[in-house]
Amino acid sequence: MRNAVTIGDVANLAGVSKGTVSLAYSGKRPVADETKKRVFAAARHLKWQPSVPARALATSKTETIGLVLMRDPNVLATDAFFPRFITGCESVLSNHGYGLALHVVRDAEAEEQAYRRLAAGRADGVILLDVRRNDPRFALTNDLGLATVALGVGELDPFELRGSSYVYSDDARPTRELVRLLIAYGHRRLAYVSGPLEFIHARARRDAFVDEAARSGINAPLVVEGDFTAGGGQRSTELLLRASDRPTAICYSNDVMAIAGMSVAWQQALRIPDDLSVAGFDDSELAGSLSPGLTSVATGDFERGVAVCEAMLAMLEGEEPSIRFVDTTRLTVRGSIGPRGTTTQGVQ
Amino acid sequence: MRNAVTIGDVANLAGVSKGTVSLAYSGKRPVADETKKRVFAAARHLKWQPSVPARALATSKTETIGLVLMRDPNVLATDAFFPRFITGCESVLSNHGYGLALHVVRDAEAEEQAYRRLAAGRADGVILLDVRRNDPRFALTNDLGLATVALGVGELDPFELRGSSYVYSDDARPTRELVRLLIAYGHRRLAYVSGPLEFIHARARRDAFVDEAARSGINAPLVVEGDFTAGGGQRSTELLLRASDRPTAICYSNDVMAIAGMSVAWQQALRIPDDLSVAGFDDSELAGSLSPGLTSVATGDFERGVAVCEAMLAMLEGEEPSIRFVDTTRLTVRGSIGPRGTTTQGVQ
DNA sequence: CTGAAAGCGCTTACAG
DNA sequence: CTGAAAGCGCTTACAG
Repeated sequence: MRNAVTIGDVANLAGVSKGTVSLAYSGKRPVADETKKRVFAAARHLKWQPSVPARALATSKTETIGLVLMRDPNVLATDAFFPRFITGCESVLSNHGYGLALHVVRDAEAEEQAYRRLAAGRADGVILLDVRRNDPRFALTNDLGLATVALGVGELDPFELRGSSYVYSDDARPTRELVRLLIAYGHRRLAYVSGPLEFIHARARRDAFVDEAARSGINAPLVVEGDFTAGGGQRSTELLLRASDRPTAICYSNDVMAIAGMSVAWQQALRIPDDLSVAGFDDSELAGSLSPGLTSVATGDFERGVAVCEAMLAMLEGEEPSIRFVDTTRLTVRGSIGPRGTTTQGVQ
Repeated sequence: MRNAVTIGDVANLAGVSKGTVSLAYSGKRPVADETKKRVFAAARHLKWQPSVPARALATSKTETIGLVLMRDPNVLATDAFFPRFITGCESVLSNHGYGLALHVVRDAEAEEQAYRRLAAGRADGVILLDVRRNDPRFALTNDLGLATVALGVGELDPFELRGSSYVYSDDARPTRELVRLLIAYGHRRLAYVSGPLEFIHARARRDAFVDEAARSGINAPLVVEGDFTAGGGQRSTELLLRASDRPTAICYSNDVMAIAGMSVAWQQALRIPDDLSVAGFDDSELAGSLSPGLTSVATGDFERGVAVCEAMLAMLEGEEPSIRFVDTTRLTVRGSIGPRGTTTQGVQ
């Protein structure tokens, strides 16, 4: 940071007061066109950029949004969500001159610390991901005076939000679609590898899967609680394929587990989808380019980032907190699922 | 942002001047132990946190590091590098009270804009990734007065750095190791799928591969320029497997391409590694949990993040720019490579 | 339509 | 060892 040229330099060169320079840009008071021109010309000539800290001090606005991630870095690394989501955020933030302050923390203590730092003049608002029931972060960020927007899956008791905005999508619909499709393909022995059930979205996906299967009148699916990691997907798949009445289709709560599962099937010389249908969730870039392609659910991460940041900017402009449903999840069917048993089954 | 309690409140409660509160914390001048205690007690009681913008304005230091990423969001999404690297950065930055300002941009114009914004009081320094030869960013960030640390692969002409620090690792060594191992396994027809050759690291990996093969006296490997995407890996693999003298081992410049390639092999009923050995680069979380595991090169992203931020903090404390080699790349051998042709070959 | 001045919350020479 | 005051670079009532 070294901002040699200040608003005073611009004012001098343009022959006006500092206040006029400020007003020429903000438009909060009329400034003569002629004066404006001189100001802008001077600013351009000097390559003046207003000092962010000085503005922040004067206005109590940092024009920065904070994002605190508490995740195992390795899980974070395999999750396509973040980069896409952040890109969506940026697409709206950068248009409004906002910045993004990122913190990756490992435990709850560091997480709270991060929010406190953000509140001390590093950010005007924060985005909350991976919302849980009775999430203590709502009370914290509210206390700290941070505008907050939470991203979640499914509806949430408005009381829990404590003045936060909430943007949510629906993971259940595409999951139900997938179940119906598999059943239409003749599958009767389904299995599901979920994410950690402490996550609301992991639970929502599993519940939708199990419920839709029940509705369709087939046997209850085998359900294993996974952990969103490749290792978990691998182990769960080995377990499921060892079952006496082996499933003919396995669905996973994310693509990473699904891909690890596919490799187990291949290694056991099972053909996909002939011997085993497989589906994931996330629609990672790999999904579309595997052979066969992995059926998955695109979650519209970019669009969700956009929606969250739009909600955020609205709050920062004084609007009331809002609750918005974004319809961004889409089942994308690819070659990894197909009719049951077109060829031999049970090659071990 | 809303920091109700200020240094003045603390000073009043402790019965001292604002200056003394400041000095009690910074230690830039001796403060009586007794006084210090009163100050700290008052601050704790009021939950005072110094205002970041106010400090920034007074000291011309933001205690924030900027990171600008220019990448296709989808490629970004499949790259395990960023989350790991950022976590490494955070592990040193958070210990020093520093924040990280992130910008994801789509083109060179937005990139320059992002650096200018960072220089206007949003950051003290910036990290440069994906360094290229004659990279214009060195001149830009230097002009803007931003401390700069670049992360790269292989040595770089110090002249290009223009006062930046440089942290680099060596992708060639593990690549050479891999070639030697494959040759020891009896492979003679090797293939390589590179990344886009405009990237220095993509070129370094390919060159090492080709050179080591030549040194070993085997036929020149088939080389295809890939693009780091799964789709590219898939297409390149289909191409290579169609060749008349099909390779018995294919190495890829990243794991995503390798995994897409593995799926092509499986679909063609080739066994890995019996019919085809495969290796990637990155050591993504999937690599270790595929069946068989994907041989890959761990790049030590976390450690590189640490090294970069240590170099950054050193510069910001007034040290001269430095050039540091970090020895973080490691070949991790797993089941995806093995002796040539233990079973039948050429099943089509 | 414009200027002079106060104020945002810190840090840091300057005096004592 | 401590205080009073200036200054960082903006914005914004207050006057005119």
